[in-house]
Amino acid sequence: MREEDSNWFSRWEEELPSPEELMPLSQSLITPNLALAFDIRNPNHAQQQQQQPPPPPPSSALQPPSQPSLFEFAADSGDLGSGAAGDEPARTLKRPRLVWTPQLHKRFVDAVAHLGIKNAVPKTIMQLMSVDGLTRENVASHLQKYRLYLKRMQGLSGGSGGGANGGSGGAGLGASTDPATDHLFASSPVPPHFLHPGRANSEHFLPFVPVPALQHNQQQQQMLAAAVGHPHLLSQYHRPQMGLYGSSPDSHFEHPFLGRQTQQPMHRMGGTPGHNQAPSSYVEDLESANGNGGRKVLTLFPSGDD
DNA sequence: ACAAAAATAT
DNA sequence: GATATTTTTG
Repeated sequence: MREEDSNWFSRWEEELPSPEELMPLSQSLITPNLALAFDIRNPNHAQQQQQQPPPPPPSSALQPPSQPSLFEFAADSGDLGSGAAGDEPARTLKRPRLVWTPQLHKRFVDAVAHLGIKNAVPKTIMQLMSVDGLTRENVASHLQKYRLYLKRMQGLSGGSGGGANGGSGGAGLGASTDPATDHLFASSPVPPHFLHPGRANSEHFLPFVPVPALQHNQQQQQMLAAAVGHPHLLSQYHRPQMGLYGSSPDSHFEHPFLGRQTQQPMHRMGGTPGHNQAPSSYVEDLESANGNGGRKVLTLFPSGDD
């Protein structure tokens, strides 16, 4: 507590992802239509099946992602490439592997922090994050690892000050954090409360405004997702540190996400009134991004007047 | 081939 | 919902 607690929040607040920071998150939200349209299937990725004999490559090669013509049909065309996906119906798509980018994890931590350990259950976290395509399973799995990470940190800290990480510096402490093991986790600031369950006034902090669940138009995310095929558009958001979907320079993109437009009404948060509800930061980022008049974000889709 | 991360199963 | 196990990915 002391000054540190007051201090850490100030710093932590600054670390909140800016609109630009959150934008790359959309890379995880590739609309399946787009992915399917291009028949995005990395031969190296064997889905989740045990063993599937590699289908013979079609005679026609896939179009280079650099071609702007890609999101034309991805915009609203319900049907997908009939020629490419002849044996693979779009409806029976399997769920692609979720990649937890630092930004996404940041949101995760942020959500957990705001909820408090008590309410920080997968379901609630998922709802609070309001990330489409994100399922409870994803959060649960990540939460599992995150808890392990917290536990591990407690052991190394030994009850010292809450200097878990330097925040922007990430794993600034060579003694405590091992970048090789906790890459993702080190990237996001860990609220002190997480490591001190029996300390201070139990719960939470977050002076954030309690905003009800407001979800933006999923269309925004879809059009952002379409930008994947457009490096020149994404370049302004691209960070050298994040290798989100780009495994190989030659590989186009293997980051298809399920087009799951889920609306979370958030009924679940009635359990602990007076605490904290939903941070307005999240919804803000996305909306401010595309609603921003000064900076032209990804208005790729001809949504009318764009 | 190993390790880490995520998904899936219990 | 939490934990363990399996599978995939880096």
